[in-house]
Amino acid sequence: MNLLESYSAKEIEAKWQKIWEENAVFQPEPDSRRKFFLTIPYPYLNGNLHAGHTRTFTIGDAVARFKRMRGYNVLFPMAFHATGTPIVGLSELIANKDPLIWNVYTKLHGIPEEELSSLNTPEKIVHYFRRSAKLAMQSIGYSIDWRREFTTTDPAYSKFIEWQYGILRRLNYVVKGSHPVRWCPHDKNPVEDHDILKGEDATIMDFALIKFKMGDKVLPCATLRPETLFGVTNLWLNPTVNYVVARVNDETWIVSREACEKLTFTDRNVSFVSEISGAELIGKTVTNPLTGTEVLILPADFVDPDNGSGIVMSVPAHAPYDFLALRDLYDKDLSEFGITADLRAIKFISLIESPGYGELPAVEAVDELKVKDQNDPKAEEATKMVYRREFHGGVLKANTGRYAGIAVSKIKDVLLADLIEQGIAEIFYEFSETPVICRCGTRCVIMMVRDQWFLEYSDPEWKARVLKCLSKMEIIPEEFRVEFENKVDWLKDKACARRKGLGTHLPWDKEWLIESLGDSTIYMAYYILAKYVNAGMKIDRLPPEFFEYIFMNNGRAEDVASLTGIPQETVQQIHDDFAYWYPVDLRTSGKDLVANHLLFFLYHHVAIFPESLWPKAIAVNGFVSLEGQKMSKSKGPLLTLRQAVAENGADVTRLYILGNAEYTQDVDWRNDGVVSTRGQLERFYNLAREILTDSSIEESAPLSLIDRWMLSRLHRRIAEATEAMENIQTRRALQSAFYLLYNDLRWYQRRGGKNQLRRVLSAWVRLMAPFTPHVCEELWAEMGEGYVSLAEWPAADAAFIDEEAERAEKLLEETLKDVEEIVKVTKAQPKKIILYTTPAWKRAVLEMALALAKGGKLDMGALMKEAMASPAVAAHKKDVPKYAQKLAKAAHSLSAEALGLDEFQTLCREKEYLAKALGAPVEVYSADEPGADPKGKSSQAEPGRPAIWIE
RNA sequence: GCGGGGGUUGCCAAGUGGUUAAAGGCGCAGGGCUUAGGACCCUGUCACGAAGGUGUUCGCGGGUUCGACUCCCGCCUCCCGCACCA
Repeated sequence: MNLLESYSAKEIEAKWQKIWEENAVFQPEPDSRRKFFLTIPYPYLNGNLHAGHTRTFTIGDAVARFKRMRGYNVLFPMAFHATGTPIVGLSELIANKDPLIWNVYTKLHGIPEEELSSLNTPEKIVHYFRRSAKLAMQSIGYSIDWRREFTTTDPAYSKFIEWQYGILRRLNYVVKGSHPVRWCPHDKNPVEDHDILKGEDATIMDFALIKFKMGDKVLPCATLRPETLFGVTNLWLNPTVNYVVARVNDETWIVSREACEKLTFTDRNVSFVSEISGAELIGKTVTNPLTGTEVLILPADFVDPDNGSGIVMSVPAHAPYDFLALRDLYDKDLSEFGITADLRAIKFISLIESPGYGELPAVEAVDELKVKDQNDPKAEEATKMVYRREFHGGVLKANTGRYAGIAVSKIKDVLLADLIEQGIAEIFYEFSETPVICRCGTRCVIMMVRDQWFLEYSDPEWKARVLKCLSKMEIIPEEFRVEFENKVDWLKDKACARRKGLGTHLPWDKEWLIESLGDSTIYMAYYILAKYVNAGMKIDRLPPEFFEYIFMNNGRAEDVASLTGIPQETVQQIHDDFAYWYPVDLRTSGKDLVANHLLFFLYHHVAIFPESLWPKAIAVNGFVSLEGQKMSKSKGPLLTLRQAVAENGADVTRLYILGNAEYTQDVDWRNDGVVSTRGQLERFYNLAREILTDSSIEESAPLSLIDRWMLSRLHRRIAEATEAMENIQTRRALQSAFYLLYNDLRWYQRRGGKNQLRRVLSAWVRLMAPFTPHVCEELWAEMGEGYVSLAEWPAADAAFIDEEAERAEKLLEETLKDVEEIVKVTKAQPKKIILYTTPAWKRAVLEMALALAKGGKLDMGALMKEAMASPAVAAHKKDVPKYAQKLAKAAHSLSAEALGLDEFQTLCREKEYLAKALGAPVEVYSADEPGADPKGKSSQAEPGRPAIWIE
């Protein structure tokens, strides 16, 4: 016996991690077994692994270990992600000793100051965190094949990415275009979420910029409701605002100064011509470019020069502000603007029919909310109300010509496209809320990035292939399938190249770096190669032909060998390895990657590989919070993997994180919970040790009832745990394999069971091995052959399911509970307990009732008739109706369970146990022949429920 | 706003039409282990109850059903994603 007297995580875990590594236990090669290729998105190297990573990776490791024990040849590799901008940014901040970063990395990530200050280049950061992450993963005992480790900045990986993008280009999936981004004019860079000081919720909205004409000049109006162009009665300008005349492309525009400034960031050529005051323009007329109508320009205070173009088109029938501003002018003297006409003569144009509103929704909304004028804050509320109701329920009226009858919610994109085609409108981007301020304090604008490379994810044919792939995949949990489908639908073209950061250059346009999500899509294939690269394979020449042969089976090994200088047999072997291991059988990931990485993963696979190599399954899991608080890498709280393992041990960390939540629920990491988990694992170890040291166990002794019961429960637990793990439900698996089985064992021991303990333990240790591999390995060394990590997963054998034994134990347990309840309620001190098991006639009636019951109904009359026909039953005709009625009432839940057991014999046999448990002598009679029955209690006996008399 | 997921007994959390007052864990209480124990074992933990019972519960309000935590409708409420960023 080499087991430590008390459980020591440190000793056990270090020992087995060393043994696994030294003996290459998790380094698979192709063989005749079924293969299982499991991957997890590699972590990004801008910090230490934290509890969130721990969860995703531990689920993956548990599945890998489970599948391995199920007889699969399992490949579980890992790599590291370093391309993109954050690491470059981080190195600059560290080099500058940025106080915030300093604090985060010393306090939250636990990096000593001297070490941190040395991380002043991207390369050093990558090196440091790569090492740190690998140590962390080893310290928690992941069964990773480390021969395949790589980093996305490795030269060979770059060749692989170049090859991939070459294909995508050839397939016309990479195209040039422009797109709007949040932009800081000071930094001259796109602004990312974490770089925003204020306005982080602002989104980029696309307005229609409608070009009203005034002679050869254009007065553009920005609107989110282009359909209302049919109902424009006038324009609004703010007389106090400064407007400018500017050349925009080939036209002359009049817009607010602020709008002109914004236009310079778009993809238009803008040059300032002159200033012009709002007052100068008011009173003039412009032409509605769609309807040709002449409308007057009027003054309004609500017009914000910083919103849109600073010119607003007025649709008083449907826009409360427009109605209010117009009404505000009714009795004003506008002669200073040269306006003498009676504005009451302006006729409102109604163009949207919506339920609950009449002709003029804006007027109704203003009345309903009692909005005073255009400066009343309630005007905003009225606007939102009308907009929402018209958007969701509105339909365009006859005066919108060919758009008549179309729902408002469907019209915007169509109409905008039409207007753009006719040269009447353009798109103008605006933040949904202002201001948006960059971390440097500068106000952000929307910049049109030109000549940008895009992955054309909007391509309908490409989408269709992704959807097809999805339809054939297993999505775990299944509820997430619709989420994936929606996101495919929603996905637009994605900019796939950047100017800054680490990464691979676009092979055909070297100014650009491939964006880092775009280089992380089919790298699972690269794991096959990485083993050879790490072993020193020559990589100075890796032309597309090389990858074509390995991954697409195009070409010949000998040609590739001579092209690359790599030995032909190596080329052949890599090729064969790939053919063996691909496709990916399962990718497990945090739910944060659904709408980006996992989607791209599918997109690129279906673009590049034939259908037979498309991924088979994706499993998604939730996050980890700390004591109810959301974790944050940059703000805290943060728990790193190494910290968790150092404080609690690998197995406890694994057990806690796998056992506390399922699927997309979050795990809440709570110290008191972790402490009690440690206690539970110690208990497991102690019990196992006790069993292993118990020399009185006779394994070959004939099976007693309780032995049979124990084996029956064991095989139920095995079946439950197996099914749960097949569905990647670690929590449910642990409930069965750990907690419930433990309770079963307690009952078994309490009932005097012993001889099957070792047999149960053997299964138990194997059931627990995917979850707590170190302690299981330690225990297995005392009881089994080889590594438990490679042992056979226990098989659930239906032959061990023993209904009779389980029923007997259930009867015993319930009888005990009933007696105890009576004792408790009566507060009696029992001197003697008498049990009467059911009379035979009640069993007979129950049997008849079971046969007669249909669809939850039981005909009482029919039952009585049949019962009385039986002489044995008829002998008790006084008592039969009462019992029959009871059965009829419970017709829907009648069960045959109680009939499968000789209750009298069972209770007689357990008399002693009952007496001991209840602290009083127990007598057992059948109600058919009651011995002592002072109060006639025996008449209450029913199948499954003995009558009880306590003296 | 759009899309997705939730609201269960002190806490965490199972549970998709009847075997559910509702698994399991934690916490708490009582008892045992007869030196102690934050170790271990047993029992209890919605309320009431001197015979195994009864009553009231699963966000709120309706509905379907012999029967609903479970199905349908409406409402309230919480969390997540909405991008060019890993």
